[in-house]
Amino acid sequence: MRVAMNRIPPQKMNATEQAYSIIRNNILTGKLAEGERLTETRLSGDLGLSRTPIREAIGRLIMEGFIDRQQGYTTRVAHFPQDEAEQVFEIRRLAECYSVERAARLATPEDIAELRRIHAAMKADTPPRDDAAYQRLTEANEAFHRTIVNAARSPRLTALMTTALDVSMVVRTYSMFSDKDLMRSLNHHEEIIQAIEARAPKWAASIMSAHLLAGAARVSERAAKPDPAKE
Amino acid sequence: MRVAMNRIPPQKMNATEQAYSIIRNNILTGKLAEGERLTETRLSGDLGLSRTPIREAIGRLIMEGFIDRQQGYTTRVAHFPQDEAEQVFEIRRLAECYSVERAARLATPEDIAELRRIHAAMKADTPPRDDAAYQRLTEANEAFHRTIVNAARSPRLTALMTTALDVSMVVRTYSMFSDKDLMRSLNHHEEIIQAIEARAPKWAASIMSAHLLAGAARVSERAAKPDPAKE
DNA sequence: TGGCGTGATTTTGCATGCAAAATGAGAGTA
DNA sequence: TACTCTCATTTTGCATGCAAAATCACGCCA
Repeated sequence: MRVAMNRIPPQKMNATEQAYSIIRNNILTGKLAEGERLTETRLSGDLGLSRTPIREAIGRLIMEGFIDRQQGYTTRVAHFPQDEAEQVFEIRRLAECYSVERAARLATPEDIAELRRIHAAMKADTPPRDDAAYQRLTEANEAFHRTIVNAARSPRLTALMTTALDVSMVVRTYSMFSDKDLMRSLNHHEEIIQAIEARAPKWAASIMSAHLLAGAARVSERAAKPDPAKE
Repeated sequence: MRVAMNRIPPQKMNATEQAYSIIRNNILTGKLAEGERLTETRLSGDLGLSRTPIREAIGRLIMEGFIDRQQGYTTRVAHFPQDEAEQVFEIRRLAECYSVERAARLATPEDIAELRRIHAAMKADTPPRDDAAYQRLTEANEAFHRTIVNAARSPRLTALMTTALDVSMVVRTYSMFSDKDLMRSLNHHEEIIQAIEARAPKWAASIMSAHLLAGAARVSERAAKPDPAKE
């Protein structure tokens, strides 16, 4: 990393969380290149923090597989397979379907009301008129999915989804979708809520699966650059 | 936690990993009770370490959802739903099936040889003659599954399975299985290897699923005891 | 009794210091 | 040149210190 690492300090967080989120982001965006060696001292200099929070952040990222510790004192940005994003997406899809199945059984009226509230907000912004609307839509979408995961009442699942299977690893924004895509997505959300209200786990899971696969199809379509080979 | 926490120091690890693994274990076994408040100072006293490694361990356990940070300076052992184990098991099953699908496509001859080697060792110990054999069997079984996950060539998946979905959260030992169970399990392993050799992802996934569900059925059968109140 | 300030104490967050281990550069030898 | 051995430097692991924030105990007042 010769060029300065992106170190926008995300709102008010303590130093450890900042370090974690900045380093993670810089790995995800490639600003910290695969295989690049990391030292606590350099990172602490770059981020303007002491080594302690950097150490904690690195330790977590090692656990999550973003950073590798070689034999001794050598620490490097992990090397990712090309299909990393698809893999994460696929595992996430399995986990989300499982979540919504549980949510269909366990959601409280409050959970459902919350989903309806978020859904209404998204509806009001679809189709989005400006960048702010895209931004709101992206955030509301994340909130929608997060609410479902929470409704599954599984702390483990929640932890999984917010770290190892974080959306930021797959898609970051709604801005790549057409209005038609967004309408379909909205309808999916509507139907997911209905399935949860109907206490129909399989229905909910099926729609959720379709919902995610539809999004993925769109993403990989857009990403269709030269890239031959592959199934 | 009034009684002394179990602090068997697991082989040669650095202080942070020791702290992580000891605290995690004591949570899993209930020696650190749900909802119990944790302070760095007390833990560091109990484990004979300074606060630094304790802090790092706690940070990781919070990320994984074993420990909760309440609003301010209050940190507690997370509260687990009764069906926690089943949930973890179910998510793990999904992830393992996905792993073996990928493994069936991506496994190298070396991976397969390794699986055969482990399988042969397990065969030699089935049925197990003594406790040592049970111990070896348990470890070989973990190695078998770990080898498959590695063969899936997905660092993210590997990280997931070794932390959030760690087997220790579901079943810890083979000693609850009958000889007949163990034979069936061994046959599953054999067939999984065959499916991988045949490059048949779906076959591999199906057997894997059966393999895990068979084990789970046995576990929940045995677990069907009165279970009075809790401490 | 019950609720609410208020100050002492505890607890965390982070920086820093130091020792042990690992890395890397350079000299010496075949 | 290629290899290895040695030693200076770097790097990590951990303990400790200190300030800011939160918790807790206690007394006051209604």
